[in-house]
Amino acid sequence: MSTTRTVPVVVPPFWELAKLLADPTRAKALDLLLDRSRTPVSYLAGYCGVSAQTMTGHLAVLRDAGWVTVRRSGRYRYVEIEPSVHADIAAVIEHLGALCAPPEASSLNSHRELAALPRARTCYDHLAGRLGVDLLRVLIDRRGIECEDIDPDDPDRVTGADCPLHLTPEVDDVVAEMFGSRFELPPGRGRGIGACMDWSQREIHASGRFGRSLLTVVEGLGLVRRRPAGRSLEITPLGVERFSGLGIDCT
Amino acid sequence: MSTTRTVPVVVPPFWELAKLLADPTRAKALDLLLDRSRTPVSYLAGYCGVSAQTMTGHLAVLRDAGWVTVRRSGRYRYVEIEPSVHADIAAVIEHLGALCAPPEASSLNSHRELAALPRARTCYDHLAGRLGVDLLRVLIDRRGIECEDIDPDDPDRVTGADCPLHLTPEVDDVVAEMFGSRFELPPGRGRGIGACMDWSQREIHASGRFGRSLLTVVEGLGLVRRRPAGRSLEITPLGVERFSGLGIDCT
DNA sequence: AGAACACTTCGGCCCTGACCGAAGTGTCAG
DNA sequence: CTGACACTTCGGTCAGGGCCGAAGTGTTCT
Repeated sequence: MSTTRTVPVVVPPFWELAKLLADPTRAKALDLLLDRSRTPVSYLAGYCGVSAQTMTGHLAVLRDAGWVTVRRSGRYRYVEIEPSVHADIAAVIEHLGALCAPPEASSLNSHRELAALPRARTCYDHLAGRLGVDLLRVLIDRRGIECEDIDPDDPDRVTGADCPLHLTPEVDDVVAEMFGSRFELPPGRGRGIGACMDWSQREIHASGRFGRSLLTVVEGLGLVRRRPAGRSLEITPLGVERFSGLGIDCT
Repeated sequence: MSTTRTVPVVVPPFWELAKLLADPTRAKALDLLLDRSRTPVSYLAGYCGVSAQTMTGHLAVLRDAGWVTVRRSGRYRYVEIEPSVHADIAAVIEHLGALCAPPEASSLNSHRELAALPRARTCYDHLAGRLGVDLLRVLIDRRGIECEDIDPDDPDRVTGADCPLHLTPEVDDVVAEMFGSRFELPPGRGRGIGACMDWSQREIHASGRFGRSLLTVVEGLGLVRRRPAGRSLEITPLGVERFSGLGIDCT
């Protein structure tokens, strides 16, 4: 029998880490933690629908893996994602989410079958969902961002790192005019903008330093509000009005 | 007891997909399949060290998930990754691999503790590993590629989509001169180059259309050879000589 | 001090799923 | 036709691990 021949495989044991994400309780907890810091154990347990003991067990597993840290403060223990792995975990979950959405759910029929999903959501630190996609379109129309037209089937997307968005010199003014407030992209290294594909839309929206700033702006102006749990965003009446003025339908 | 309070969570059930990656056998099989197409079931079974029945079971699971297709040809069944999910699966595995490498394994000490790893490897369709990183450095030195200096701790990296690499107009000539052969980047949409961070180095290398072409070139010139199994690449004696001429030490 | 609270540890239940042996189907070579 | 081969289906075993109840530790409030 050659069936039991074992070939030495030089592969990192990534399945060990996939196991951490393969349980609904841990998965939901991590998804929440990526958004919020300093979450008490009991809140996580309630959010995930399990008892405190069970959550304690899961957190021990995540702590052993170095994914979360637990700080105690009084009689509470606050759980936080380890910052050094935040980005990779978020990337893994986003790509898995993209795999959850049926591949045909692009543009045409996405509105129908994803109608139940929140119109606006965060992608951990920037704006996503339908609102994120629509805002990017407006920014491109107004020449604050340039987008190299990417064929959705272009195999260049393989690594997810090939980014078609560029900030124009006018971007600060464009954003300021859109929202009637001052805007200045905070300084930092790198290109300042990235293209992020989220699972609910399968269309890109702006991430990176610019994406974060944009979320800060619309949140600061009271156009959207973070909901207490999960990643969905509430668009305020003021937000509906303002976005409508930009040609974005929020109904 | 409020511990059993269940909050409706609007999250895609990505843990179901994580389960597919959470088993060593399926994980190794997928890792192999991302590189190779048309792999017979028995080869996969041998590669993963399990019986044919067991592999059949795993493939049924992957087929139900829409991740692989099985075509029969004579008495063989050839397994292939579903092209529409190839990119996302590869991205997930690469990020999980990055999480496997200890976070401190950047630049300074990576050589020591990762010495056992192959010096060159593929990242499914382009060159990675130490050789991929070194070649990128040479390309930047010779002004074929421009790199915006990114702070490794820059939180802009969050989505993995913020890409600091640009092709210069001279890139074709630079590559041609490096390898003493004609080179022309095949046409296509998009930027043509991406930055890919692989688990073994935690430094970026070139992916995208350019990354694929580069692998084709060095493979075509006989500088590297794909090994029969896994993703490691063998650097040929000719390759050692040529890369050495570029200032890349392959010992 | 006593009670309420947040959390952890321990122990036991039970289900999921990975695995293989045995047996069956389809294919090819002689 | 017969045997070798590639693969699948079925059935049974068994380990891993997710879950909670009970009990214990430390903290805060009254």
